[in-house]
Amino acid sequence: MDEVFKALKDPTRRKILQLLKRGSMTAGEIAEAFDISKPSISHHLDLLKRADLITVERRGQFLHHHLNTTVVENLLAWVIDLKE
Amino acid sequence: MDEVFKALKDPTRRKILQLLKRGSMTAGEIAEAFDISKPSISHHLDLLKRADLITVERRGQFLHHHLNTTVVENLLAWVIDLKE
DNA sequence: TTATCATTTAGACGTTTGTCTAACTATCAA
DNA sequence: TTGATAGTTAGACAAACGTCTAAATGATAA
Repeated sequence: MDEVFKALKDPTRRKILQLLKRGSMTAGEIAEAFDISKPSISHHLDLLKRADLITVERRGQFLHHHLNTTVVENLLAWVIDLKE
Repeated sequence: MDEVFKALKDPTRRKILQLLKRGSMTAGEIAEAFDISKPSISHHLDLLKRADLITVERRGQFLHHHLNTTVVENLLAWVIDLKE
C-alpha cells in the first residue's frame, strides 16, 4: 500500500490513471496529454508500475498501459476500513 | 484532493488516521504511539489538518484530534470514480 | 542492414520532505 | 506569579522527488 500512496501523491500520475479508466494507452499517447517531456512521463509510468496500479503490454514498438483495477480495489478497501 | 493525497503519502500519517478511527486523541497520546519526536508528530498533524483529514479541538492544555469523515468520504468517492 | 519511430536509462539540478534539537507559546495548578 | 505540562515554531540537514536534456535500447520497415 506504501507504493500505491506514493504513486498517488503526484497529480500527473493521478491524471494518468484517470485517463486509463477509458481504456489502454501507449506511453506516447499519455505523454501527449501533458506538457511534460516523454522521459518524465516514462518515469511517472514506472512509479505507477511499481505500485502495480498499471500493467503494461507490448504490441510491436508500442507499450500499452492499462489500469490495474485489482489494486484500485485494495485502495478502496483501505479507505472503507478507515471510514468504519 | 491534492492536499489529501499529499498527506496520505506518509505511512506515519496514515497510521495516525487509523489510530483516530477509534476516537479522538491528544497530540501527546499520538506521539507516544510512535518512535518520533513530538515536533515531528506536530508537523504531521499540521499536514493532516491542512488536508482537512483531521479536526482539532482544544480542551484546556490538550488538543484533541478527530478524524474528519467527510474528507474520507471524498476520498472514497475519488477511488470509486476511478473504478468505474 | 540501415533508417526511423517508440520508449527508457543516465545524469544533473533545484525543490520538497521528514526528521531532529532548541527555543517559544499556551494553559493550568499551587 | 511561578513552575510544570502540552504543544508549536524555527532552523538545519540529508534524502527523496519531479523535471530536464542527451544518449541508449527495442522494434519495425525499406
